[in-house]
Formats: sequence, structure tokens, C-alpha cells
Amino acid sequence: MDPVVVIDFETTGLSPDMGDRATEIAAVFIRDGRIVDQYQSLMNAGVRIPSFIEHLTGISNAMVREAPPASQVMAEVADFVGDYPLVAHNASFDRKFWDAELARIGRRTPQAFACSMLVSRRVLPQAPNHKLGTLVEYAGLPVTGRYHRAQADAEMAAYLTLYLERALMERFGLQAVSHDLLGRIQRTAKTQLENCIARYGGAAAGSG
DNA sequence: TGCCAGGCCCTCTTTAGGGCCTT
Repeated sequence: MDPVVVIDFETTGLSPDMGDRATEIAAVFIRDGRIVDQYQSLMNAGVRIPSFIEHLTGISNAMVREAPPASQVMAEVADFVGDYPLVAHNASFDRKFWDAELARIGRRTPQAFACSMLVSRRVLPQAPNHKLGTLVEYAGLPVTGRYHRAQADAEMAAYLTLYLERALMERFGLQAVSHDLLGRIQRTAKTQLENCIARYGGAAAGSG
């Protein structure tokens, strides 16, 4: 696969439009089928974390109070990501916070997002469900830490992305799976996966 | 511990409703 960065946010809730903010981010750089670099940091956005979220993630208000400001962390992670395309599990969620937090510091990143959840629905329709933890267990991938912490979730989403890449290569005889092909797969109706690969898989092979 | 959002997807659909997934 062409180099991509897998990101994962922990936040105070589900929607930046409702005032929710990021509390932690991790970014995992994958190249040539393996993780080659990582960035992770808690961040202080100056908002209170609901107790439910504290229990869910293990990220407390005390931890975030001592973290660097969100503006600093987002600038650092944006520099880390650069122009590389992004992957996230349920990317619509992470994209909302990525765009909202970067907008707060006057930055934007135009690169494409691919979604490991939507791709897994196409490639692994037989999985019990398509939650990250379920897919990690289903595929026999390493549990790299506590679920709902950014570093662990980003690493596991990265391993899942590599697993999906290998599954597509073996199933369809592809030489490579580009980020663009992942995007096409996630937008393809589930009955049209073969047609999508036939149309775009060849162009992807050897391009990444 | 979730009542909050929103994009995507499926079907008992398309003039709609509801489940999945993320925190």
C-alpha cells in the first residue's frame, strides 16, 4: 500500500457541533506493510470530560489538565501527518473532529480519508459485527493496549487496515491496494465488490 | 451508565425507518 496514516481520536462526546472536544489523538504511519512511526498525545482543550467518558476511556479530567494545549498538539500531529492520506475506523467520526480541531488553529488538511469500518463491511461481511474490537479478535490481530485509548485503537486500526489489504490481495490476486482503492471499495454496494476490484484493482496494482 | 450527532447502509425502501459505529 502507498504510505497512509491511521488516526484515532478520544473526545468528550460524539459531536464537535455540540461542543465536544478532542482529549487525545494518536497517528500511526504505515508503509510497506508495517508500522514505521507513531505520534500520540493527550491534549487540554479546556473543557470538562463527562464521567461516562472518563470511565469509557480511562482519560480523566486530571490527566487532561496536565496535558499540553490542544492547539499545540493539533499543530504537531498535523505536521506529523503532512499530506499523507488518512485512515480511521468509522472515519466520519474522526474526520469531524480532525476538521474541527484543525479549523480552531487555522489549519486544514485536504487529504482523503478512508474508513476501515466501511471497508471491513465489504471485505469481511461474515464478521460478527464491525466494531474495532470485534474485528481485531475475529482477524486474530494483536491487542496492543486498552481499547478506547488513542494509541492502542490507532495501532489496532492500522493492523486491521494491513489485514484488509492482505485479504484483498490474496482474494483478488492484486499486487497492491492503494488508498484510493480502499475509498472506492467503501463507497461500493456490497454486491458490487468484485466489479469494483475488476474496474479499479488493476489500476491500483503497482501504483503504490 | 448514553439521553445528545451524523454518515453510511439495509430493506419489510426510494413519498422511510432504523441499525451500525465512533466518544
